[in-house]
Amino acid sequence: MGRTPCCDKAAVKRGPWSPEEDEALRSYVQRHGSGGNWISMPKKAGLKRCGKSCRLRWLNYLRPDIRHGGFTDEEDAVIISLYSQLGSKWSLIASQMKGRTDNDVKNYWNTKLKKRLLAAAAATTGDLVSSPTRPRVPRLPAALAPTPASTAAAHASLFPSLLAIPTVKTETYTCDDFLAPAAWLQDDDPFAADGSTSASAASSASNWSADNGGAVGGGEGTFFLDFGAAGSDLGAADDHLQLPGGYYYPLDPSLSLV
DNA sequence: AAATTTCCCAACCGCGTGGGC
DNA sequence: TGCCCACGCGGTTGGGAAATT
Repeated sequence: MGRTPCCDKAAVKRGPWSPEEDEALRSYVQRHGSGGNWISMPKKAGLKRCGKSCRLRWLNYLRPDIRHGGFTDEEDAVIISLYSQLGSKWSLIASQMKGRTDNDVKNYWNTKLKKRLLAAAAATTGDLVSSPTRPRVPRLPAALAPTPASTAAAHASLFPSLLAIPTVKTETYTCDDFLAPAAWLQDDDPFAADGSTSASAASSASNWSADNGGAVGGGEGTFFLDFGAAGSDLGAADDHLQLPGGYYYPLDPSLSLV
């Protein structure tokens, strides 16, 4: 039996998109949107493509706000942190990163970040991991470790010393000064090794706070973002913020969670 | 310089879900 | 209430580029 195909595979073109197809799709979507129906859209746009393929091409490549490659350390930290909490919820993770797609984040994780972390895990024999190019990766005391969701737990088993990161509040919110919890738990600035981001990190570190009077929240190693304080004293801190649960590093202030 | 291997990313595939009827 | 359909997502694959031998 199996699933009914979404389109006639013999009648649609597959494989890489040509510039002409890109232009046809782009101009159609910009003029009409997807029309709420990707399945019928290719025909209207004069494309011999499956609707799913059109949707993917638009979302992952043609959308005007897409950024490709060039992941920053801050973005690395966000991905690692969110992955530790959410598992492979790539769309959710990507939604927290301006201009990134789930496919991009997924590919980046699978081809680079995961290997980097595995290498770090293999190299570690103690609490901290050292890497010439990456920040040392922390290990949270067992008592403070979060209780991960099933998927995250499964993945966390891969990186037992790497993914014990405080829980990120994942409910919907918006904030112009979104700061991502990198939560590298260690003695000193985790980014200092490559000198990449500690300065910017410090700039708005005070946006973060523990939700439980400074204790690691909820008794389960949970941190919450205190957006009530967002923007209050950006730039006031002269170093990264150290909290009982770890360190928090800011992202590009233009990033926002929606 | 050529052959081979590895890496990376765009695209595909199929399943789960939710809305409409 | 159940079925159908389209959307969205996560996993996987194929092919080109880059690196290595």
